[in-house]
Amino acid sequence: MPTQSDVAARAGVSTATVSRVVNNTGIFSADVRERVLSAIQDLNYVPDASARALALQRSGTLGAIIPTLNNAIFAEGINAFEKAAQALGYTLILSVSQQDPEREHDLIIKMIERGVDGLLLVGNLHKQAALERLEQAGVRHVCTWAFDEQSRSANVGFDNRESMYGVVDHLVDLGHRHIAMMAGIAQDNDRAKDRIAGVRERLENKGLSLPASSVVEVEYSVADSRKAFQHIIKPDTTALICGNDVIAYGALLEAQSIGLAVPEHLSITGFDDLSLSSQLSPALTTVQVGAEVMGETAAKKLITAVENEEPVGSTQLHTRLIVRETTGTARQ
Amino acid sequence: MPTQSDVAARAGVSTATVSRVVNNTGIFSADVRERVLSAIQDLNYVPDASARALALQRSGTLGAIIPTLNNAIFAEGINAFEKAAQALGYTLILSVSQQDPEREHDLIIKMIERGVDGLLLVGNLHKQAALERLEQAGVRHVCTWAFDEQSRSANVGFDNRESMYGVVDHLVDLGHRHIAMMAGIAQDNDRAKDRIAGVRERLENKGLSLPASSVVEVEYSVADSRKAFQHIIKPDTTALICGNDVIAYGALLEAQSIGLAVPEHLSITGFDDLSLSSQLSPALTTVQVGAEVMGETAAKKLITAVENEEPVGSTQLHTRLIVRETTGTARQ
DNA sequence: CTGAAAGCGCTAACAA
DNA sequence: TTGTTAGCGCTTTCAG
Repeated sequence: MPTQSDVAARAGVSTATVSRVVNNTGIFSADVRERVLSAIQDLNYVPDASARALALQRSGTLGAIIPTLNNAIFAEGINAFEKAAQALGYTLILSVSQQDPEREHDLIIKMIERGVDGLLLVGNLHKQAALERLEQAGVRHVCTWAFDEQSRSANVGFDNRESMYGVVDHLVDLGHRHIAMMAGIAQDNDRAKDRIAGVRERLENKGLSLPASSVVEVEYSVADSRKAFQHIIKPDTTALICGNDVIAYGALLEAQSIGLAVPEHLSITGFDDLSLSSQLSPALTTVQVGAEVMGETAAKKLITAVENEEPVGSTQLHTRLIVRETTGTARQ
Repeated sequence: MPTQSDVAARAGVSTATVSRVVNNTGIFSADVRERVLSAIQDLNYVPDASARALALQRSGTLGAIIPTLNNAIFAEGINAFEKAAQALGYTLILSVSQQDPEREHDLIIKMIERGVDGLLLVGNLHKQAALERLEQAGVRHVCTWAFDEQSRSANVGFDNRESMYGVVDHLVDLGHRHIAMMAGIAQDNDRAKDRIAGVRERLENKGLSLPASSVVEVEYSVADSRKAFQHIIKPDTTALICGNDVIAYGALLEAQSIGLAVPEHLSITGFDDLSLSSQLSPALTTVQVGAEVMGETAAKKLITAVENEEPVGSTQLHTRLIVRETTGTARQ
């Protein structure tokens, strides 16, 4: 691998000059510029990012630690995050925590080692120790998929509790009084917890309730959702709120397979608005979250903050209830 | 940020010694070891990966460049790739090419800049110039999702042509003679091309054919697939082969919505075996590809090759036809 | 078993 | 406008 000094020798200039034309910084004559550029071409010179990072104390990378990639909505968010980062000249370093807080902690340390300029995290539930390390290392981070005024971290996301108000309102307006919920696994997952809390809170505000016996937590899997379905639906249940679209697919498919009419007998709602949701029949009533905007916003804010040497701020995003065909008036 | 010499000062040793205990290399007394370790703890010392990479000429990272993350099967493969890399102490650098060969070329150069120890690419269609740069830089790479004996790159994947033989055989055995295909967009995509070629080749071997008028290329989208469906199904078509599961979902949903019985009137097959496919009704007949094994194998092979300073070899994986409910005997 | 010192490839003053 | 030089933080001979 040719280095900067190989280029310098070939172009008959100093390494400092090579650096200047490569980074288009400072002033140099057109002649020198040409010679350096053609030397670079001739040698297939590629600058060494490690050496550059060491000298600059900036890596030009953004990190992201997510629970899993096997969840379309995270994949979509990261896709947008990477796209925005790439457009601004940054490279993505991605790690998967497998929903494990300890592992996440270790990965955060690794990100500090790697010298990422900014870090995307999911949710607001993180080990305090890890957050302190980030602060100590001066690595900016944003927590996505959540929005909490109280959070000590910058948030780029929506309030998961509030995002459920709209679905509860919608259902109650349709006359539903016996509502059950199939939520995501809430352990170590503030988004799932908040969605349950939001449903419960809103129902109670309306004089209704969500007893523990009316909520099950299920894996992000259509098969698991189908299995759980029978246990949660009681004779008087007229509506089922699902913590995400995949769980809703399972509920819908299972309802159909046991001959339970949707929405005539049972209304079902999802969360995420995956692209398939509008195509099913009946089409799924769900909550749109804007994963793409979230990922893009997170990247841009992180980069702006780094380059201007200012702290990252939060931005609240909002979800939107998309009423389609899986919800209807409650049967009597 | 504390550096190695801060730790050295605090522990009353040289930086060389700190390096030795951090990397657990060479020999040192238990006493020194203790002192260094507690100095590291006290200071929250984190080694600098850039400096380390510069000195070692090894980064401890693996790169991956994929067409998109908005495709469940790539997301699954990368998830496995990252998991295996993480388990072996490597960090993932991920970039998305958006199916653009030029962009992929630039991203490959960026990966060289980053000093990745190994690189995962998708398919066998890459700019020659980029491949040469990889070679010149001594960066090992594997091409996944494809297997071609002729390829000059190491392959970890399956033969897309051959993988279609099984579905053609299955359909022909069921009596189908008029078969159409909804393929993925073939431009700059050897996997999509090869799947079309495989279907055509096998049909011709059996005295049948796949005229150009019987194949459409559609985006990876249920909505687009639904739109294309009507144009490709002719009155005598009894079976439809889809280039991936998402396209098949669109075909299935559209068939159902226009009252076309599956598989009685039309048989449909997919490709990928996404987890939803077994849950639909009728459940989708499809081709299982083992994305997880592929990602894991790619990471392990790359790392083994790097650490043993040997070239990476290819490994051929095999797909498996999963017969479910969307295929049946051809109507007369 | 441990320390001193050179060097990985690049950038940033400071001179010229 | 350009070159010289001193690091950035780490590893690795080579001495001791």
